[in-house]
Amino acid sequence: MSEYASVTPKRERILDAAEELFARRGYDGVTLRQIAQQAEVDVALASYHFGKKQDLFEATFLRKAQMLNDLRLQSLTEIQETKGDALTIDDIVSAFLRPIQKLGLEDESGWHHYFALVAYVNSSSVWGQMMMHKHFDPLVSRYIDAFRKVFPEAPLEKIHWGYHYLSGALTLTLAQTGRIDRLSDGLCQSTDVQTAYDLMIPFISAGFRDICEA
Amino acid sequence: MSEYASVTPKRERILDAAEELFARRGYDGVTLRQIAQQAEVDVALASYHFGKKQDLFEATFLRKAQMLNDLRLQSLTEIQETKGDALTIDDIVSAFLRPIQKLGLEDESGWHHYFALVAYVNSSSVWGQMMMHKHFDPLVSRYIDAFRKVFPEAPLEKIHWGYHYLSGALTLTLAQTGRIDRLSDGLCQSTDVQTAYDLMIPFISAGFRDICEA
DNA sequence: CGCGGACTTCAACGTGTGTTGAAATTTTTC
DNA sequence: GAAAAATTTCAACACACGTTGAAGTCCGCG
Repeated sequence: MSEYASVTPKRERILDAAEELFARRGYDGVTLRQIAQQAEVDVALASYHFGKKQDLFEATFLRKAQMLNDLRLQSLTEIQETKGDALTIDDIVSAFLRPIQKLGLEDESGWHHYFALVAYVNSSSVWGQMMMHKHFDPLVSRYIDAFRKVFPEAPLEKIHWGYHYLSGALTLTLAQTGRIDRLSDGLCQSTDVQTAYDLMIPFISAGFRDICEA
Repeated sequence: MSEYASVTPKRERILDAAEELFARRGYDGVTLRQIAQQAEVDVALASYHFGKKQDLFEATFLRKAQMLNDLRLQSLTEIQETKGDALTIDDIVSAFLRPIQKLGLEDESGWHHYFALVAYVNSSSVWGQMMMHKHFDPLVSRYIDAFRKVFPEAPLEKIHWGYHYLSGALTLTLAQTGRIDRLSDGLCQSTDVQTAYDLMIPFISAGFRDICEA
């Protein structure tokens, strides 16, 4: 930790701290002083680098958004090129989720908190409207198009609702609230990324098939 | 509005205001003064009736929790008695969602905000753990049991994850963030409760069948 | 009417907030 | 190595927060 503190630039350390705290307690549940303390940095430095608190929040959200989008886009085009016209709904859902699963598995500290932040933003009326629309919807539209190709007969409305359910299931998974742990009395774990996504892919795909076919 | 203010007891008015504001902006995003202002009441009155801010939040959450639980339980036992051993997964999911759909349809102002509050609590790491477990999990366990009867061969783990996806899809729907409106360019609407649940039932049921059957 | 208890207001408290401008320090540039 | 620029600290600001205790008001019961 002292190693980390001395090596990582302070600007980055602020973003790391902000990411974790905003994800856990939400925008209003965190003070700049708490962020500064966790980053081992003076309070005023956050304002120097990022301006207002809102701007810090947006910067935190944006830092990894593009990277995630790129991975997901790459994941989609890859499977599209490989499978061509034989593309199935499972392929698309899988492409959508795999990057998150992979990042969530390989590196506990790096992306874990960011995913919870995305979950927070996505289910917030305040931030969700603006930030998700601006920074994620372009990519999501690509996936919507892919869905349409798999179900050319289905009304677009149904595809959108299907994605909505997928988004909801994913969001709650990303949030890792620990509720499934309690409810299942320890049988299932929020942190069990592998199982969460392995089951989610067939579950959601079957849902799509059911409402979009015939 | 002036009618409302003069007729409804102030204690209830505080809860109404708290429900709406907490649902929209979260616990930390709302001040007691904002709640008091919306309720057309003095700030100190909230403390007089409910004590600390946390207690007001909990009181707001609890006010309608029992009624919702009762409706959902009734909905389940009703279908169980009607259908007996012929019970299907669609029946259970339907029983779980119908009360919410019905309440959401018939009265815009009464339950609408409360559902968003439940969504907030459910996706919050801070409140979700404690309050959902304490006040909703007993009922949910009844539904889990019902799911098990429909899929006696399925490992319990899969049923729990299935419910988790259902819970996620439902939560995002309850939150009514307006994202689907933007993403679909107005084709779908967050407030379209009818469609949201009519499609959700077959979607989720198909998901369950896929991962829980053989 | 008048007493007692519940309800409501008022004013104020200590505390912590985001933000800022100037000073101090480090890093870069020539 | 001095000058300039970027970074970091320090101290403080004005303001809003949750909460409280005392004063005031309402209302039913005798």
